[in-house]
Amino acid sequence: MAQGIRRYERILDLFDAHEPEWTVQGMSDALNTSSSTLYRLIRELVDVGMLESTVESRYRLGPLFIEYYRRIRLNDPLVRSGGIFLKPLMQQIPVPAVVVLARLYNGQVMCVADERSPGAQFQTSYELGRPMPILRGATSKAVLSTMPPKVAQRFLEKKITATSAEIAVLGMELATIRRTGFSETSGEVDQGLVGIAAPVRNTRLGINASVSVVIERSSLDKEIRLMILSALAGAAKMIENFMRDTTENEAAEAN
Amino acid sequence: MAQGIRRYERILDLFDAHEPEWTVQGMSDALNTSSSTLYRLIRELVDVGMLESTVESRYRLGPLFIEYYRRIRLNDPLVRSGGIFLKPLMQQIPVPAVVVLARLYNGQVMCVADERSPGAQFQTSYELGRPMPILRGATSKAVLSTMPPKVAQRFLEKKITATSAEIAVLGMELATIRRTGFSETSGEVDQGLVGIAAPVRNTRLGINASVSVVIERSSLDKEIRLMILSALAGAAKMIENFMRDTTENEAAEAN
DNA sequence: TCAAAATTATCGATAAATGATAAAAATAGA
DNA sequence: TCTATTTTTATCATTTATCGATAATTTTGA
Repeated sequence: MAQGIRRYERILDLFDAHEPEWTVQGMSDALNTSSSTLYRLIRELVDVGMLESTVESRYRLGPLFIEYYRRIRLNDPLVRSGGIFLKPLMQQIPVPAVVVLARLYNGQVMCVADERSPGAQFQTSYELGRPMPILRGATSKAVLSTMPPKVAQRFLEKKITATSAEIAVLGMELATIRRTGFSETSGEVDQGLVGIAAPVRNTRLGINASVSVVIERSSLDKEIRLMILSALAGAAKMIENFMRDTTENEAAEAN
Repeated sequence: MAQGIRRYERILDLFDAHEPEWTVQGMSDALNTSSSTLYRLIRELVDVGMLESTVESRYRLGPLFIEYYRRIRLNDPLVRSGGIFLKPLMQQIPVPAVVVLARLYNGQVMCVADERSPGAQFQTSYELGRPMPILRGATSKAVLSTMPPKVAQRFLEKKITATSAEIAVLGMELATIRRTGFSETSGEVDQGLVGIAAPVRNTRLGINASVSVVIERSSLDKEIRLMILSALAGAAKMIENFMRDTTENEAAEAN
């Protein structure tokens, strides 16, 4: 049926936030695969640490993902720059804020690093590691704006199957983001919250990303907005420079 | 050569903290596998997000691991309890401290959640997601102490290939930990640092873990130690209760 | 623009995956 | 503790995928 790594991916995909535990019988039903085969695949996944068995013949995700998350944090240029520059950015915002570094992933936009100011009580949807729709929100739009217009259009048509009306409206919006250097939306993702985002890109690395600030709408006024825009522009620049520099150094080392 | 998921694991394993980028040629040399085959496997890994390609025909780990780390944080009973109980534990320690929740993983001990008090400047080896040796340090020994003596002995002989002298000494130490309920070591892992750990277990879930406090040796005195022991005992209890309760509830829901 | 390098496609021989069934092990209940 | 039930592993013939050499194509860098 499925082949290659898809056999394993199908299994792992079942274990999402809503269904964290599965029995072999349940997987067999969900995947239309004999439990004979599943037992073999599951054993392999358990052996490498991607799954682990628990009581009552249930399985859940295994600790390997924590180990590999560390490897990403230590090595990925975008995630590393988040660890360095997000906290200073957060500290420049004079109101309670969540700052987010997000990137294109699988036709969606996913936060790969974040920072929350101590006073920020509100919940935000762009949580670390959570894929989000690409058509809504300043964070996502700023990511889209990093693609060349034609590439973005083809991407939206093929991967997102957006309607031509949506694409036309969005195209104008993206042009504005490219011109002004930032994107701002209010209540598009979370009610009562405002997102302000700046594009982050590295064509050499093929990185399409954005850095953004999320605050409560009631905190926002003209002065605050100017401070946020200035801080964002600086952070985006720093992150781009950091990625360029570190990867150039690494490439040099590897030679 | 390799079969099943091992084909993919061999590739991913190359991307550790020290060698975050690989070329196909490099992988071909390291794994003794034709680049024809590797290109196919790599493409599959890229498609699911476990790898991604970057400039100059290099590959690095992909963002899937961030997505699955989130799933673990949301669902794994041990990691979740860390998110809840580690901060209060840290706040009970009157000196700069790092608190660590660690578990058995692949014959080693790995931190799966941690918390650092604002004043703690020192570096600790038990970083989130980093496998550590099982024979040294209070954190590891407390984990070992959660296994029944005979199981621990067989485990040490087979998986760790420890010498019989090591096992004998360790056996006494583990007996003491089981009796007193905690483990303390000084400088065994990081020079100048002291680790104090309490066992955490859940036989139903097959969880062997520990919760520990790491402080500078110079911070430690009798009074501080008593406070730490008391806080640790409470935290360990809370974590065990939480895991028992949440998994019982989930099992009930699933029926 | 062009040469070199990287990546993908092709394909026959080989090796592995599948799933039905049986055997074994683990678990829960009396 | 013993037993019945469920879960997990092992076996095996058939089907299917994988391997790697080679060729074709695409991308990259000068």
